[in-house]
Amino acid sequence: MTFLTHIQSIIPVSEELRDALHNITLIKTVKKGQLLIRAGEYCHDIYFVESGLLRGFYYQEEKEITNWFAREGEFATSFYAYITKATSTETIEALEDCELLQLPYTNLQQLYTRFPETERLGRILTENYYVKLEGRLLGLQFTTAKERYDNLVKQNGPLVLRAPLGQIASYLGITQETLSRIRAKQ
Amino acid sequence: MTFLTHIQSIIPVSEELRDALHNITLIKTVKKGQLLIRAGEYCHDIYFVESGLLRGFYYQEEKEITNWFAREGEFATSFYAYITKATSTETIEALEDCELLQLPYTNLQQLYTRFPETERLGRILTENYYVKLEGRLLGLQFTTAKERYDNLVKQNGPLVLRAPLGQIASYLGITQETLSRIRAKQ
DNA sequence: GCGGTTATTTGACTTATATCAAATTCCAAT
DNA sequence: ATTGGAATTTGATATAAGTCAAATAACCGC
Repeated sequence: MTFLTHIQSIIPVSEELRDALHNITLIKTVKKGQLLIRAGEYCHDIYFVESGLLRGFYYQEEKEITNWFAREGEFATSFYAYITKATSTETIEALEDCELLQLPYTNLQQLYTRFPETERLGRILTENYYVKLEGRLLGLQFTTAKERYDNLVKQNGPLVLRAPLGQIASYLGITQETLSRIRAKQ
Repeated sequence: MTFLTHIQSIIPVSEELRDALHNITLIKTVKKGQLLIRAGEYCHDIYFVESGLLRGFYYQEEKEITNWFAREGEFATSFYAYITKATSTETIEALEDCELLQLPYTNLQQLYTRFPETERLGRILTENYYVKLEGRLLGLQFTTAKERYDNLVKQNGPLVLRAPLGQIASYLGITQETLSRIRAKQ
């Protein structure tokens, strides 16, 4: 799924807008293990994942807590830091070699001004992410660790094979020992 | 905090836009205990709370789970249902007598089209709600029941006095017995 | 392929919070 | 003020998941 296809599924893209989108984005390739943003830095960019897998995590008393995964066709950024212009508490790491499109903040703001229809794009993307997040919150609050894992597998099957156990466990809000035991019982 | 003041703190409001905002919103007063949307219905409106207190909740095995509270100066809707046009799983209830501004979906869509700068408004409001929700998710995942309650009191002090214990407990993801015990220890 | 690091599994024990049940307090309508 | 029902508190017990520690297993660079 390319960037343009993804955008076109949300708003109509004119010739002009297509050129603009092309001009304001940068192609970025990163190797497995590389960091895109470190905790404490400012977050100037949104990334669109063309291929590969990223994760966002932060430190909670020495431990890494994975906050999200982003696969092909998804956007990734330290959302809070990007929106509020505060320093990021998150670190973003490539879990695999990735091909990314980088969308710098100032370019995006110019895009919003020059093509007001892209405000809609921003709004709809944010709405979609909100709805997803809300679903996750409810799951966290009212399902057992096993149910959460089963749901993740159902919705995100292959992801489970691509990311290490400890990262998936912290994403689900459980320890890796607990996740290991859940897996052991089939 | 009036609706207009709130909007003006986010985007500049022209004479024209102000009139439009006035024309597309309806004043609605509801009495304590009244329901604005029931689970299973479609959600056609966003409400802005001029005064009073609302909550959104849904049923989880016979029990009511409070999903959010909305006070003066905040927006309220069954977000998922409003965005996706699916039927709502949430019920919205007035916890106090309320004065609301009602913003019907079709009117809002027309506003977006007629005043493209309002797309920015929609985007920014959604972004803000996303950031809030993310904070809540992290809290839920990595703090104890007591810490979550203390944070709620810190951030939302008076709310705690306005809503009944059971509703606050389910919002925090704990049972009312646990919340009662937390309160008992100061 | 070998050695060393890192990730995962397994075990024993602890703890926060849930559950079920009963007692008490609060409050609104008469 | 009195009363009945709801909300809250308190108590006893159960349980899911955490913690700490050690044993395996998987992976990576040489």
